[in-house]
Amino acid sequence: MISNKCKYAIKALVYIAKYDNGSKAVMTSDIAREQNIPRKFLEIILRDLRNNRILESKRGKDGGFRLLRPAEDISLTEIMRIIDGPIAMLPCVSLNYYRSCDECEEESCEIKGVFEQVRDRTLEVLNGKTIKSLTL
Amino acid sequence: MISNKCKYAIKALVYIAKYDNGSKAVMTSDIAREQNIPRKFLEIILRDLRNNRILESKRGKDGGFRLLRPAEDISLTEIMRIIDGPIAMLPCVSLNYYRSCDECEEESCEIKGVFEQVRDRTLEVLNGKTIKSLTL
DNA sequence: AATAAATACTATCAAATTGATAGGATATAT
DNA sequence: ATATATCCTATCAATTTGATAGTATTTATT
Repeated sequence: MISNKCKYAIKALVYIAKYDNGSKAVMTSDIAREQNIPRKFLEIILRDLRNNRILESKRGKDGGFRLLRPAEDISLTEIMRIIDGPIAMLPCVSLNYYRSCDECEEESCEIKGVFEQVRDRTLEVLNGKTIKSLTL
Repeated sequence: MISNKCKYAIKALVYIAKYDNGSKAVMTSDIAREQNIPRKFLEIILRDLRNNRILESKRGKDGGFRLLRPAEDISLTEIMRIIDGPIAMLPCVSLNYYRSCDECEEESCEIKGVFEQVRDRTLEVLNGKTIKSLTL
């Protein structure tokens, strides 16, 4: 399962992509209201996305958030990795968050292969999806 | 990520499938030693698998565990669902642990479709794998 | 300069989950 | 009887999850 936080992040980005018309930035409170996301929690998430160079923010009146890149250049995997960390089901098959398992030698691990396959099939789907493709 | 508990469960079952020769049941302590799994933690896991009718146990001297069914009839998905619960990435696309999301109407959810695809690709891999196929 | 309105930041928190450990009860083969 | 295995209950520390509260800072407008 992905976390609520990650689900909120994706939905917020899709909302921003949809309503960022160039003139006005998208406000936290609008996203929170429209997408039923707790506002203060959403603040943390959006700040997190800004710190990871997905969003830019503008403070003060008429402030809000904008995508830092075109929506078609933001993949779902990138967001999921920022918010939740590894996508793989085992640390030892993670491409971006690799860790070896303490208890086993990888060469002789019986289950590593299966979870590599799961990882590859999963990434085939997720790598193809962008914030843009979700707004359509 | 699957939990350590789930990883241990799968490895233990593969070990049991490999060393259950019909005459002697497989002991917790042997599995724990050979697979580097904390023994007391493994006890809980094996009891859990027994309560879910994956294993049968024999107490006392020469006791231990055996598969209740042939290894080729125990799928990876079944074990993962027993130990970790849902396999899907969103509650609203889970086949066995469905829950609706509080914050959105499913009909208009922008992200549900993607995670249905991930679920299907994941299950394509996992449904085909059994404890037997992992011992080979 | 004052004000309203937005994000930024820090701190905190409760509940659930994870990953175990400890110790005694019970069953069984010898 | 005894040794040895599972069974059961309780407990625990650390981490993660999902948030909330309150204040500081920035900015547009009047």
